[in-house]
Amino acid sequence: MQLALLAPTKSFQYNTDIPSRALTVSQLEKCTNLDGIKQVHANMLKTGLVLDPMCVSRLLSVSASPPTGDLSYARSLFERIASPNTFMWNAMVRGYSDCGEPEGALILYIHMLSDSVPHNFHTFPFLLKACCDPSFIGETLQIHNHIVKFGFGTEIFTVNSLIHAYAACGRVESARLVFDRAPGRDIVTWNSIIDAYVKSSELEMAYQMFKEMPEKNVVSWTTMISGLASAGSNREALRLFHEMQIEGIEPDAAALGSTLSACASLGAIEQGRYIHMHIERNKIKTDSMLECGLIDMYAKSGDIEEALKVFKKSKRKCISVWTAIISGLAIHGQARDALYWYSEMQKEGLKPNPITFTAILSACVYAGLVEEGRILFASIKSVHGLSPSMQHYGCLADLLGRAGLLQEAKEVIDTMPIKPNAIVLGALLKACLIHGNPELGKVIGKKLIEMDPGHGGRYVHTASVFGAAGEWEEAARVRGMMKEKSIEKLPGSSNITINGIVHEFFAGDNSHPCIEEIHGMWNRVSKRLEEEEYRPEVGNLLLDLEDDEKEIAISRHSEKLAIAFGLLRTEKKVTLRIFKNLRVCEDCHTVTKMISKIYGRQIIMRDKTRFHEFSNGICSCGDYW
DNA sequence: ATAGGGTTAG
Repeated sequence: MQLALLAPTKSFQYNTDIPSRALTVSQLEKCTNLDGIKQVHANMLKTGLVLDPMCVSRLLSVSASPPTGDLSYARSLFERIASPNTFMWNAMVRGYSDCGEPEGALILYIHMLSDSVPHNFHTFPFLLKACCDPSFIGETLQIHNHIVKFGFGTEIFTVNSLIHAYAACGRVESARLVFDRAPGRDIVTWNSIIDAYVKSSELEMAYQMFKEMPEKNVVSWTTMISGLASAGSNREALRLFHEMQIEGIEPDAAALGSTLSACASLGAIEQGRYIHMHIERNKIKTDSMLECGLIDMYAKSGDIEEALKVFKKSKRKCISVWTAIISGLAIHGQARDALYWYSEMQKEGLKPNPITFTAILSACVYAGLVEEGRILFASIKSVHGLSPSMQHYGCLADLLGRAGLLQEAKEVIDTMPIKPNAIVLGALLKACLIHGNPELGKVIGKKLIEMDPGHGGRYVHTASVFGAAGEWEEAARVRGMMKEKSIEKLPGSSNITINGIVHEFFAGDNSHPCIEEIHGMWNRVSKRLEEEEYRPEVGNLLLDLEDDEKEIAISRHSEKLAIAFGLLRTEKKVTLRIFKNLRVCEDCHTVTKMISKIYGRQIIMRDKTRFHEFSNGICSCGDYW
């Protein structure tokens, strides 16, 4: 049945129906699901309002908007309208854009053109939203042409959307050109160009524009904060969050979420707790993104119990919230709990996504659950019908490599359908070192240096592999290559926060103002360790040094300096929290276990990949890392 | 109507 919606019959009287019309519109706006929409639609059929363009427009717009609506329902409605007006076309274009069907939006636009439907101010913003991917650069350029041709080149919403679309297509220069030529700029124009620079990793330009803009709102600040956090400038991000509050801008969920991610990277639990308090005090509505941020922050800051509290309190947990707690449990070595929640998640009817697989696989990697890991890897395809990604193959190879199954790990890498990247090979190289397979290690090491010639760690590990094989000349040659190209190894560093002040130590670093006191403390610790039959494990240390020099070098590892400082400056029984940027070495691990027993201290150490919780002489990792 | 946030193998 075709409804002649734009030609109301004479019996339909607008004037007397205005109240019911307003009621219908407000009912539509209150709909929370498709059933609600269908009920209002049914009423419209009864009252005749289904012939009213205004009501139909609203009906269409609500039906086409996720998450309440349903695009196919909207589509069937739309197809029954004899000649839809611009608003209705726009609503459909927006629906396709918002539902992640950009092609649908573009096809609709082409039909709109061939039907000679006039554009209005809303058309291009909706349409450009569909072009936010580098693969749509061609369409974006053509739409830009249309914008000029149809006279929307000076319309600010359209211009802003165009800047955003160019940025999302990876064309920051084009975005800038549109920005420079814009006849007027509002706060959105500025925020869009800042985001364009952030997304193309030009943080300095982004910051320059941020400083230049005449007025900033919470979006401007959040764009900058999240940009800094994703570039690894986490301290700067926190500084900006602080500045924003001084400026009197109230942070909303997005601002808090971005800041939490900076806290998580730093392990800045005090600031993280402050944000959590701020959320509760100001009754900021937590969405799943914010919950994810809180869980991640607590987990990465060493407080997995608090992360679990947030997780359990979360209502209607989406897949990301489950994934966040699984990956949190993984880095704490609590693989059994991770597996438990992974199965609970599926009982609730949620399907794991590729990130969930990475999280649950890494839980198996850190705990050495080889069989469970193999089964989970196989399930990606057999149960979930998805193809494993580089991350998943990497996890599998790492799982096998760490467990000493080096040949199997190599087979995974040799036969995987994706070309392995440096991260995957790096994990295997490390496994060769730990499990003493210099033959395989040498091959992998050489390959890695070719792939990643600017990465100091690749040379260091490769030289170590040669050293472990007794090929000292080759080891020296690799180190020579590194020197020749003046490639620096990332220096090991550890930090500890005492009374809110972060103290950072580097290996062999003497710059701390209390360094003599720290060395004195370490000498006393060493004596106690020797009484317990400790001997430094210098065997793995492949420096060109005599054994006693090696002992001094190893005793100056950054985590040891941080622990000595922590013992000096905190009360007995206070837990020491150390953050290290690299994987902890064998000797430091042994020593920390002993210190936890001798001094009766709990020591929590976050290394590059996971947590070690030392207490009474044992570590939560079970000496497997 | 247009702009900002989270979970990912080392």
